[in-house]
Amino acid sequence: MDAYCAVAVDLAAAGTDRPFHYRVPPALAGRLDRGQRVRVPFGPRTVVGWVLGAVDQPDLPAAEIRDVAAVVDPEPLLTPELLDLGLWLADQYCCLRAQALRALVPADLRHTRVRPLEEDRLFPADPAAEGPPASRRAQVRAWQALLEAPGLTRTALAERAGCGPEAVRALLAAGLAVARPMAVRRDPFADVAAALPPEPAPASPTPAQAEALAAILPAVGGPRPEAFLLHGVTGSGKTEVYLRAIAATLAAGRRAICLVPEIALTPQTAARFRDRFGEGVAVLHSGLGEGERHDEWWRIRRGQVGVVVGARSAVFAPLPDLGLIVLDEEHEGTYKQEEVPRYHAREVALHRAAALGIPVILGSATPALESSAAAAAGRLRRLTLPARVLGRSLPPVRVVDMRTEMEAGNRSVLSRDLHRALGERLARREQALLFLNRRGYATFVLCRSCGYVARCPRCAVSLGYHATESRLRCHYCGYSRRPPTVCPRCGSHYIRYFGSGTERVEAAVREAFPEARLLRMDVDTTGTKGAHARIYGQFRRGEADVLIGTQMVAKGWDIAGVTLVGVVSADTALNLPDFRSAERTFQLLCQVSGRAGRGDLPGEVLIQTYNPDHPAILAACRQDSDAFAAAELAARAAAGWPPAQQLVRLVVSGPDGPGVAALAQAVARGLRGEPGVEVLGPSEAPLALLRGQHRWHLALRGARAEVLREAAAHAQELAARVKGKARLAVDVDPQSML
DNA sequence: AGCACGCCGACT
DNA sequence: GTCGGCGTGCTC
Repeated sequence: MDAYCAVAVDLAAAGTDRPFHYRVPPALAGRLDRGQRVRVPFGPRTVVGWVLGAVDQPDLPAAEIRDVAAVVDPEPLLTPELLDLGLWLADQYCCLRAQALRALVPADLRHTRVRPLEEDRLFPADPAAEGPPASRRAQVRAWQALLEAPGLTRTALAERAGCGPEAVRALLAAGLAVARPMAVRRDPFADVAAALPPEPAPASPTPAQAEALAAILPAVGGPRPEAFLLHGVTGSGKTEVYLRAIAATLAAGRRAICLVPEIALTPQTAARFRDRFGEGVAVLHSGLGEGERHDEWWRIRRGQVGVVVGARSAVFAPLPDLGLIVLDEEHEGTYKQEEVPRYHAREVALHRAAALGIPVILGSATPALESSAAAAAGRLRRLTLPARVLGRSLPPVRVVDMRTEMEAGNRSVLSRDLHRALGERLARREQALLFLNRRGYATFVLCRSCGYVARCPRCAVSLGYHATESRLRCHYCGYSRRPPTVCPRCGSHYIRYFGSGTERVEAAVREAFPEARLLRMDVDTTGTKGAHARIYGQFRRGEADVLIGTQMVAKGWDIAGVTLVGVVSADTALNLPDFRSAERTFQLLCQVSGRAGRGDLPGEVLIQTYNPDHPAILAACRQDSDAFAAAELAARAAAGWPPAQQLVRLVVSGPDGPGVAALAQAVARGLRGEPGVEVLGPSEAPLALLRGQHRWHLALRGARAEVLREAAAHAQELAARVKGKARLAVDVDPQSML
């Protein structure tokens, strides 16, 4: 009796998105596990595939079944647990199995073998040898160091011996020392950790932290795992709760994942984990080089680390004996992957934990409405940290009505109140943080004579002006050009710059306070590797008085010297055509407000806006996320938006506008009338042109996600039958409607 | 995804 | 008369 197995071929095509059966040749008998990669004959060629499992009875006559050709990885990349997670992903997010499985393994681990980094380690050629002549003092010290600590690198040996590199070279030249190349682990932390000040020793938990831990710790390794929502105001010490829960997980002989929104933006979080757990921490994020990622991934896969800290994709970390998943800042939009597979790391974490029977902790000062609703429904157990540590209070938040500034004739981006508050900080040598979620100098360039606006030729957006490089730039595709001096349409010279970005705020502060030391942090100033940590370090060490930045300054920062936070404009995020704009604005304002007054000095927050009565802004002033959640949940339910209803978004895009519109309309027609599915649209997407692709979208709305997913799958089949260059993308649980 | 097989225009 | 365009069909 032959043995057979089912294989998912690693081809991203709809036609091959089903299991294929193969015979397991005797040479491979017993060597194939679920999740293992194999090479299989497929038509005229050989392809890679994933073993899905054993099959008793193939679905074709035995004569038509071909043999598995070979095993690709002697050490399987995926465990059966992760294989199942990948299959769930494909199902949940309406993508091909090959696409989902690829997402579980970094690309560079799938293809070329990365050769391990090798470094020469020095050893004494003969420990009993006499050593160098006593007159060569430096060489003698190097020889002593070599005997005491064999196996160091050239530089480490020179450092230990207190000699220069030439003494070490002399030992090698004399044949006293030998160099042997040895594999080393690339340490992605080496540079970051050095740039940061040491973290304070862990304090004993506050009563609120202790209460939260009393609920969490029994679930760690216990028989009744739970999903927790840790709702703690900014500065209330959520990280300390995570660290202790992880320590308990390790003590129980299991391992943990801690997800952070974007690790490059929160170097201090990762550093804190390193301080607490040392070498047992692996870090995964997009900034890793190919070799670094390779080494970290295999350390994790082999169980050589206890804790993985990483961004979104770290939710797939192949840790054996996983015992806990933590999601910090669980409301963050960065947890949604915007390419296929379009998964949400929070949902993946909840599913993976449930499948493994382990606890999850979702932490936030401003929980996502989905999480608030889940807590209200009892699917998450809510734990609260209502106050800041060390008895520090939340800073008072005040709204500045920019309409009255206008009336008073103040046309600056700084209101009189913010100007005064900045002046006070400078006089007292305290620090200020100015936040604006727009980069560049101006957001659009307009001819005041004929109304011409400089637009991106490939995207339906206006071009922003960047003064530092003196160019117009598209913030979606990167297109750039020289700014016009004469209107290209009417020839007039009335070219003016409107809308303020961080560069203009920087210029305004410089003009108002020429003596102030300024730093700016946005995509434009953090392009080079390590720039983010450098600017953060400079500001934290007090080498600047004012830091002006975009969202990247809003999250997680803990700088004791900051006593003023100014939100230059709360309106930019508020007026986006997206049902989450109020929630986003509230969360952003709370997060950035939380940066003030974290040290011994009290803080103050000023929010400039043209909508001083908007509920999101009023709630942010009171930092009252429960009240905001209650009001916004009621509004969402009334309007039929998530989390009251489920949503699947379909985006049709392509180079030809009419073809795109036609396919969108055909899909909508095909789905209309399906029970349990309300079809919204189709209509042009708010970003109707992006990178030269015309875009239309429609939304499927209903009470049951699986019904919507079925309709979306139907739409995919329908779109595949329509020939043309237009493509359909399915986004289950979309986080943005642009 | 590839790579076959399969029927219509401009070249030796 | 042939070389070659890429349309659609199949892969255990």
